[in-house]
Amino acid sequence: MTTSPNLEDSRRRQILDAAFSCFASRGFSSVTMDDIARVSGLSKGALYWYYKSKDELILALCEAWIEKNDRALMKMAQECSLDQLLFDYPKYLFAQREIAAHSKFFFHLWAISTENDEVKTRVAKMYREHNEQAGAFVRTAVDLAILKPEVDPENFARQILALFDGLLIQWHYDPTMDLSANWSQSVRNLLEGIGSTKLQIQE
Amino acid sequence: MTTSPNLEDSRRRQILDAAFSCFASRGFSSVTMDDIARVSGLSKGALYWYYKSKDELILALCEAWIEKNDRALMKMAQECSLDQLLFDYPKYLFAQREIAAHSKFFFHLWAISTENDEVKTRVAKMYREHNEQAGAFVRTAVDLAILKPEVDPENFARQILALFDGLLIQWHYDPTMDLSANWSQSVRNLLEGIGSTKLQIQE
Amino acid sequence: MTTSPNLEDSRRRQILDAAFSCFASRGFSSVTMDDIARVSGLSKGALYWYYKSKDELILALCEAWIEKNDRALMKMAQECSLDQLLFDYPKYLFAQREIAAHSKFFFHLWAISTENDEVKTRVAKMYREHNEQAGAFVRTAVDLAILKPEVDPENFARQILALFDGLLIQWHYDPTMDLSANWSQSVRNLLEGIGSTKLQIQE
Amino acid sequence: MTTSPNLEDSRRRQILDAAFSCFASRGFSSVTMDDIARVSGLSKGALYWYYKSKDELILALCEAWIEKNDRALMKMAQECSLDQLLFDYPKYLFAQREIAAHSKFFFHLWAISTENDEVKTRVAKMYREHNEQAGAFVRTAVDLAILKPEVDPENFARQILALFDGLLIQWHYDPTMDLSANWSQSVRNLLEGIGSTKLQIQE
DNA sequence: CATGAATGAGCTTTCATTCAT
DNA sequence: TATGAATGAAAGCTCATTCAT
Repeated sequence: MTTSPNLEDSRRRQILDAAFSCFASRGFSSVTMDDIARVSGLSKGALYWYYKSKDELILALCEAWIEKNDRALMKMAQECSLDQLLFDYPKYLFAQREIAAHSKFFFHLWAISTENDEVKTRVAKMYREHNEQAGAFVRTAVDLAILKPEVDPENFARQILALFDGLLIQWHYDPTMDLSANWSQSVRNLLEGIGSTKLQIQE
Repeated sequence: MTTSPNLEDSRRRQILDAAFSCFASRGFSSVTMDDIARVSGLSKGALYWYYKSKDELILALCEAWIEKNDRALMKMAQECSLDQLLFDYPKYLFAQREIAAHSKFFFHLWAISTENDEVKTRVAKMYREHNEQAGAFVRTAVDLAILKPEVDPENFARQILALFDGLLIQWHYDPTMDLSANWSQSVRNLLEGIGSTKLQIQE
Repeated sequence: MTTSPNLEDSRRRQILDAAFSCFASRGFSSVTMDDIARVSGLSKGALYWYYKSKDELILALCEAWIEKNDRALMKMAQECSLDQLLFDYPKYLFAQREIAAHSKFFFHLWAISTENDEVKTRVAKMYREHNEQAGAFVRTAVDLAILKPEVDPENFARQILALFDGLLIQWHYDPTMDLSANWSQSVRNLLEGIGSTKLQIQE
Repeated sequence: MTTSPNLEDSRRRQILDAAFSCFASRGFSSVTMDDIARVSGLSKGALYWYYKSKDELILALCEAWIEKNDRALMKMAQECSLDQLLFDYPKYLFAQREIAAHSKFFFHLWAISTENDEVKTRVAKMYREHNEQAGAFVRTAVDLAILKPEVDPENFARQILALFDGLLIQWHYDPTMDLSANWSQSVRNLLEGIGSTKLQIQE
């Protein structure tokens, strides 16, 4: 006599939501299963009913979080122009008020990747896919002659994704900065170039 | 007749070295004082003779690590041309074989900053100073007409520092990439601009 | 359906019983939580499930012990004549074979009161109440002209309670003495006076 | 080449003074050898030069403290009249401002006697001697017909010593009480008797 | 399915004691 | 003699995990 499949789904979501809220603010190892149980409103036993261990819960949360972001990105890619995509990437990815939680979660994700191989593999896959996707966009833009023909798609994809992560870090340590404005300006710099004509560039 | 004043220094260095080696590879909360004792070749009691608590040890390590990097940066700033500074920043900062340890340590530093306010404050100070220093360089370069006059020094400083952190992350998840080459190309992109003349840039 | 509400009570009693048995014989700081766990038949974790810390357990034990004694005293006060109350106080308070444990526990209670303010406050309250209760008895006895009209109830209450504690100490260092007999004789001395008519008493 | 015997004595006194000051206020097990070293102005190594262990230091302190009190008592016995002895015992024993420290030290002495047999034996000896000495006084007073002939010297000695300890306890929990006044009144009660002529005393 | 009491390995920290200097 | 750095056993406490109900 199995329960309706929806209960299980909703329970799992309930747990993952609580887990995200806890882990994002205090890190994977500082948060206890008791914390998650309390926040989720379930008992510790229930957590172990749906997830065999803390590690499994962590992995499931990371996967769910990555997939949700991926879906957001895909939607964005279908709905937005290349311009919007380039200039408003962070704006679309996280609602403004969620940036704090998500940037912290990123930090914990990077940190735990040094210890937990399953998580590292999953996150590596995410970066690989993002790089590929961004690379494809760049190739299209080059083909359309929007970008210079000599642009290396793979390198540029990396640069733009690195910029995003790096600005999250900058923002974490100085929340007075305007993340979106900084992003847009950085993208503009990149497109137009900041070197004067006088500059002899190293080869 | 007390022990040579250098003994204390050398013991502290011995402990911090062991601590760095442990923390960098496994994170602040996963590493135990026993681990550090074992690696340092001292007893647990000795650790507590020099540092009152694990938190104090962590903070001391973060400070020492930041200061060491700062010294390396300062030396580089004095010895290198603007060109070298821009294009070879990562190469100078860490010896190639140390990148792995240092990038992991960065991850743990970001992560622990979400929980430990003293560390966060210290790291925030580091970023502030780096931003200011980079900003000053940019202003000089603008004055020398090496960079376009409309370049915003603060924004660009952020962009370049963000790029560095972001590429460390990229490299962590794909160690096959050539970090130095990627950095140089990214800097070149930024200086020359990647947009074709056809491109209408958003304002 | 939660566990029977009595389980918690019975577990707490189980722990407090073990704690009393340990603390009474070896003092608060010499006894470890492991000791109490072993004696109670529970695990250390279970102790911490019911009491948040060793200090909390100590305070709870002191309170429970005081309250139990108070109940015994109240029962005695209702059931006994003034005579019995006066002459057989120790006999009623502790069963003969329990004197050793209880007198030791008293010693540890006094000692810990010099370090632990919460315990000191609780014990001070106990003494205040005992003094008041004994004082009330004395006033009644004076009113009934059983005691001389010039007797100061508060002072006499203190004297009789001090006698009890003091004799416990005497007995601890010389268990061959007959505590009950000594108590009765002391009370008799006090009632009849031991000074000869020749004695000129200081004013 | 031994040091002057006076240095050793003065060092030992220095250590015991520091130890008393520490132990009296915080109890034997809460005080660390570091505490005593700090307060004495000596190093931990010096402590262990003069006393082989913490237990040995504790025992030496107890012995020294008891002997000092005994000398004070003996002096008092030689210099004072029976009256003064009876009525002003506490006043002579400790200077008023020292009562707090000494009463606390008593508490710790009783407490540690439950765990440390050497200390217990030493304190038991003290009580035995005090009882004997007080008993001798009482016998004299009976012979002089100052006290009633039926007074049992041993019992009365115990009663008076118990009163002293007991009142110290009372005072600890209510420092507003006037210890000396309470003592004198208690002695007066005991000499004159507090029972009215109506009272039929149990046999 | 769900609960929460119970477990116990493992953590940080303390401290009596030792010993090279 | 005296110092204080170093040791390591043992303490209080935490928390992932289990399991009877």
